[in-house]
This record gives sequence, C-alpha cells and structure tokens, in this order.
Amino acid sequence: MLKKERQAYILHQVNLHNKVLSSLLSQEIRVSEDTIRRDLQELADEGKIIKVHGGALSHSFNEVYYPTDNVYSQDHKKIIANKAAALIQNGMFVLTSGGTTIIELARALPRQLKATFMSGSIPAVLEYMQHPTIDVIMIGDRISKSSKITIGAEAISKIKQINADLCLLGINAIDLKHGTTDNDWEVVQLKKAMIQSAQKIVCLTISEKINTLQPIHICDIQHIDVLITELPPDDPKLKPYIDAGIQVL
Amino acid sequence: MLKKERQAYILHQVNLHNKVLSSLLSQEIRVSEDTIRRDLQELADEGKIIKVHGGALSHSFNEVYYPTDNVYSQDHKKIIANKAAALIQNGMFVLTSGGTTIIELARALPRQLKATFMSGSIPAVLEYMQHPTIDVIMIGDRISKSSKITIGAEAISKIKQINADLCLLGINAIDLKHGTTDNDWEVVQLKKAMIQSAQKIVCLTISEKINTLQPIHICDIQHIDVLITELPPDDPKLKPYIDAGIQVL
DNA sequence: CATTTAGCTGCATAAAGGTGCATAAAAACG
DNA sequence: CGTTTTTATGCACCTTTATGCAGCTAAATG
Repeated sequence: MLKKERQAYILHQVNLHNKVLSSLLSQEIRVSEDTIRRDLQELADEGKIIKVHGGALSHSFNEVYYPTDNVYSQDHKKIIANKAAALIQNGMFVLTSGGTTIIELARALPRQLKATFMSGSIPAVLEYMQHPTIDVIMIGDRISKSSKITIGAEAISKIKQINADLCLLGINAIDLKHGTTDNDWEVVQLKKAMIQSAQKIVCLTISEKINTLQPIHICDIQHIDVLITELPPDDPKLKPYIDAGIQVL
Repeated sequence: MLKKERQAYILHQVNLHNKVLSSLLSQEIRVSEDTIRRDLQELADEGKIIKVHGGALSHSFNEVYYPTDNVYSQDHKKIIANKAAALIQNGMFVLTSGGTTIIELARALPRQLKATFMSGSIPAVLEYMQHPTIDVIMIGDRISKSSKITIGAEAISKIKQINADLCLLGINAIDLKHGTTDNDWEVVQLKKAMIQSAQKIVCLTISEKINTLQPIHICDIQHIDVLITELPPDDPKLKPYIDAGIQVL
C-alpha cells in the first residue's frame, strides 16, 4: 500500500468515525505503529485531523462534541442570519430546524415581518416567540433531551402534511460528494422530513463546516437550493457549490 | 476510549443533565474515579463546567434551578408541588397544564421517576426536560405568545386521542358553585380537553385562589378528583370541598 | 464531632510518543 | 547499467502521558 493511499484511507476513517486509534489502524493496514503515527502527524500538520494521545480525531468531532465557543463564530452566525432573514417575505410559511444559527436568525427577523414559522426545536421556538408579529407553530411529539427538539412519527407525519414556502436548515457538515450530513439520528430524521415538505431548501452554515463530513446522511447536494455562509458569494471555497447549481449568498 | 473522547462524553452529559456524579461516570465509562476527577478538573480549568464535591455542574445549573423571577408565593407552590409529585407513580402517563405551580412540580419530581409527561406549555416542558429519566411529550400547534402554550384544533384533537392516568392542572380560580374558571380563552380550551382525556383530575392551587371566580368556565366541581393546596387537608377553608366529594391533600 | 465520602499527593506501570539509525526500495543521475 | 540520492519503513532506546492505587487530608452530613 502506498503512503498517499494509506493516508487517504486514514483520513476517510477519521471523517467517517470521527476518531481513529493508532493501534487499530496499524493492525488493519499491517504497518508498524510508527508509520501510522507519522501519517497522523503529517495529516495533523496539514490541518486535516487533530492528533491526540493514542490516535486522532476529526475536526467536526472537536466542534460538535467539544465546543470551543469562540466569539467569532457568533459574529459569523449573525451575518448568516441577516442574509437568511432577507429571503423571508410577508405571508410566507417557513419551516426551520434548530441550532444556534437559527436562533440568530430568529433575532435578526425584521420587526414588522408577518410570516408563519414552524419548528420542532424548543430553543428556536422560544426565540421566535419574542417576535411581535410572526406566528409560531410548534411541532409536537416526544422531546429529545439531548437535541431539545421534538421527534417521532407524529412530528414527521405532521411535517409531511405541510407545504412550506421555505425550509431553513442550520447544518453541521456539507460536502459536494456526500451532501449535508449530521451526527444526531433524530435531528436527521426531522431535517429529512422538512426537506421533503418545502418548495425551497436553504442551508445555513459557517464556512468552517464546508467540506466536512458527519456520520449520518441528510440529503444530497442537488436537493439544496440556496447555501448561506458568512463568506461573500465569490469566495473560492464556495465555487464548487455554485458550479453544482446551488445559489450561494 | 481516548481521553478527549471521554471528556467530550462527560461534557455532553453535564450539558444534558446539568450535573454529573464522579462515581456514576466512573462506573459508566469503566475508568477509575481518579481519572474522572482529573477529567472534571481539566474541563473545569477550561471553564466548560463547574466542579463541585462529588461531581460537576453545568454553567446553566444556577440559572435553571434558582430563578428568582416573578414566581410569587414560591414557597407555597413548592409545598403543593411536593404533594402532587407524590401522586405520580412509575409508568404513569401524566397530562399537565402550564403555570408556575406546574413548573415547581417539574422541579419537585423524584430523580429516579420514570413516567411520561405531556404538556402544551413551553416553560413547563423546558423544566421537564431537565429531569434525567422522564419522557416528555410536547403538544404541537400554534403558539400563543401571551400564555406560552400551544393552542388550536390540532392540539385539542391530539389531547383527545390520549388516555392519561393523571391530569395535573394549575388553576387560577376555584369555587364550589362555578367549579374552576380562568381568564384566558385559549388556556381554557386546552384544560377542558385535558380533563376529558384523563382518568383522574388533580387541581393545584394556592389557597388564595380558593373561592374566587374568573370569567371563563373550565369544569364543574364534580369533575375534580383531587385538590391540592399548601394548607393541611383539615383546614376549615377546604371543608366544603371535602364535603363535595373531592379528595383534598 | 464522628463517620462517611470525596479529593489530593506521590508513586508505579503500561501504553504511546519521539529520536536516531539501519535498511530496503524507489528515483535520479552520470 | 551501476552508483548515488531520496524516501519510506521498522527497530531499539529513551521520554512522556495516562491511569490506577495507596495512604493521607478535607469536606459533607446527620
């Protein structure tokens, strides 16, 4: 096995499982642990993974499970929220996921907007409730304490009955090949249902999460209509997505 | 399991339950308590959690558990909440309204209780979510911003499909002749539906509200099975209700 | 204030990491 | 084609890290 090939394999494993152990990899690939360690070191130097004692972790692991709440990403999210808010017109029916970006969106809505927002996320709904003129609909079902959203057959079937104008999703990972992915099975179920029930799918994410992968698949790139990040639309990082036919704001 | 991974897990648990015990974590992850203690120490040094004797707390713990907001007659409501919590057995399906008394109830639930709680009140559900073992079901529909509950045909019909063991209502007025009454039409609709969908109706109220009247009728005295106030059951103020066949606690 | 439980310190150990070197394969070169 | 250079890998040796354990100290709780 070639060195590059091996490193590509390792990177794939890291992105897939969010972690790898040096010991296991060396058994699997049948090279010494020294070699694996050198590979991990090189990948880490290139910024592709995060090396830790005993193995390595993916970037998304760090962000998702081990949040280092930096102030910058908050600002980025405000920029994203403002761009997204501009898409919403009076009278629209908007389906949204949860997440910090969506909460920023709720705060960024213009004061006189008259639209209907539907969500299964308790924190998002709490924020929507602060708005004076919008209507808010909570999707009912069992509550997942970890993700603070309602989830279950009831919620999914309720979403399926809807035909929303807009679906705004805060996403945790997007990649040209795999589309959007996430790490919470329940959240994914809800997002999948939402995508099927809206005319226009808008994905919101900070640029760090572009070209990253999470274990569970939500939808392919071609289902996404609009992608919003904090970057200007002509940023080279976004070019592949524009080429793939997505409107980038 | 990698150290970072373990710490991420611990952090997740802390954020989920607002607290963790070193002893439980060490059993769960199968490492010594020393290791857990060192992990907690490191997480605390990074400012991610608050270390205390025996375990750790999340930053939100203080806010969540000691809100000094407009909950008047807090002590009385705690007494009521404790009496009500004693009625709930493992495996029960409990339908509840919202209100400050119900929020106290959510806080008074025994830690190891395994029951299912259903409510349309966002503040109540938020509080139920803090509990480690109960299941929480949110009733979905349009949200009334004034009362912070979901209300509408959808919510009512959902409640009607339920057959709950217990219905716990925080009430704003009760009177021998008129039964329970309230001042918010939307809240009343929800409570009426709940009363029809439960085996046993329990009303919770502070004694000031006994023998008072509100404009909108919820239900007559004879539909009420149990009345809970902060007073001892033999208080003369409660005698007429006992005579009317209500169990008073 | 005594008893139980958690926490701390120092130490031992095993696993992982790092360094330098030997070797072999691949690549470059004359 | 033979020689030299480069690159990749493994090994031996030592260092660092992670973890558990023993014995003592501090904190909580009734």
